Amino acid sequence: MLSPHSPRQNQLLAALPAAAYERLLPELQIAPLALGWPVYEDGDPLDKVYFPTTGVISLLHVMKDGAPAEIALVGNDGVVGIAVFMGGSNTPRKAVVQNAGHAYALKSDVLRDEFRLGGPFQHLVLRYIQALITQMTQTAVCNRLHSLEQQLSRWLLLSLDRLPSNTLQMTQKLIADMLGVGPEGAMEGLEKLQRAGLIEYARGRVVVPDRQKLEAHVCECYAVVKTEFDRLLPH
Amino acid sequence: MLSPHSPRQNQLLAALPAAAYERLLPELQIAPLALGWPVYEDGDPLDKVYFPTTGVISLLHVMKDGAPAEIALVGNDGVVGIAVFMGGSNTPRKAVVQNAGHAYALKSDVLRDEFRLGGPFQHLVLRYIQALITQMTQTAVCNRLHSLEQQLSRWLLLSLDRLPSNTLQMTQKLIADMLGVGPEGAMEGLEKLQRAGLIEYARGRVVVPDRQKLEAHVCECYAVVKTEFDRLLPH
DNA sequence: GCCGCACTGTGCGATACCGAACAGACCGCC
DNA sequence: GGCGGTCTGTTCGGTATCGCACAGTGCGGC
Repeated sequence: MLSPHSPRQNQLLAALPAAAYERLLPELQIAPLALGWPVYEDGDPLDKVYFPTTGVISLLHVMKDGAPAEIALVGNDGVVGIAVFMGGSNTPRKAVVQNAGHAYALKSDVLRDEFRLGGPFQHLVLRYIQALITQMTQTAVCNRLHSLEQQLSRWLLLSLDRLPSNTLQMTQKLIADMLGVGPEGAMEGLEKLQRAGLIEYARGRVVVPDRQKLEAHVCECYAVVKTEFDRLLPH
Repeated sequence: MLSPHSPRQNQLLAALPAAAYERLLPELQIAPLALGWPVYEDGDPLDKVYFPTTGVISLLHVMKDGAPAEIALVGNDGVVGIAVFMGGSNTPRKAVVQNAGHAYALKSDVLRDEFRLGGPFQHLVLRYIQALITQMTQTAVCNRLHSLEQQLSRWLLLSLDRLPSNTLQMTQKLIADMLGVGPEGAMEGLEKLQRAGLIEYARGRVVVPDRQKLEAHVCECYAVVKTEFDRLLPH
């Protein structure tokens, strides 16, 4: 498919006033996001940042023993590589493509310069970071207080929000890694949702026939995150 | 005790170059942090931010049913109210004094103006926020992957890092709330650490006789957070 | 001094979750 | 077409944690 990609498909870039956008446009390079591609590994230098237009990138932490757990999801609502703005030149975390698509890449120093202008771009990015912080903290709280089934529901909805269809192409192992459990744990959660008629799952494919039913079933953490994104970020 | 308080006891303020410090100094007002004082409630307008010099403030999230869980700890290493920099004028989270002490309060708009200058203060605060993000994400990961006992150990060490003594004055209920468990859960964790000879607990008092022994027992999450703070923030 | 109340410590049954082991399905390579 | 490896789905027992119920303790108000 020869899709008409545009940087404006990314909400942060879309919200930029013309002047700033014109400055960045020549530097933006489209980059394919292949499923499973590790955008950043632990400790990598951050030479580029990525503004997804389609597809989803997961921010996660990998323990020394190899056990992973997801921290946040980034889609066309945000940008991957925020540490660039913050003064760290590398990332202590990992970012991996969780759902294939495309992104616009930008050299870190170009972006850092734009950020330091202190204009609307900085303003926008800071608001995004605050929304991202909410997502992270809510992940922490949800991990602590809620059942696996609820966390899975939240995660499915957050993923769906960043994708055009109601079908998620994802293996059992991917889900397990994101939730920070074994394959059996993921399976158990999927089964429960399946039995409740909220999803249809088969071999690496999750279909959510009725979003609203799933939203009614999820814990409040999902709404907290969504509300905060809506509040802080323009559409 | 008539202690000689100085804003420089806060590491962020201490790291400011003279020019910026002189600008802020006349605006800083000392504020006592009484144990349990809710610095911010959910949704409060952020009219002031607080730079602790002594004492510890907990950032936490309270669910609709009242169940709380801690997200991060702030001591003299940081500042409470970062949403001010980010563009949100209120906070979706709660902040409460977890260990009594003092802080310097500053009007939000003064701080926002200083931040917008884009100088060393902005630079410093952004690095702090990145460190804080690490603490939050590590809380998320630890909540997901590690045992209550390990989380308690991590939390005790993070608290100790922000206090001068090796004794923590804290009730069972406070610990339970921070960890997001019931009183029995907190008790169980304390007992285990006690049996292992790592702490001495009695009626609202936790003594850590040998930090190193506790550090050897804690999960890697503690070191990740500490390393990141050391890397990003000057001493 | 008396009493109420919030905090502290204990016990136990129910359950969600973990961990390892195993069988079947799909895919690529030869 | 045969073969091996990876991914998928299932089973089962052990265990950490939860949820609830109850007794002891200290501190306040009256």
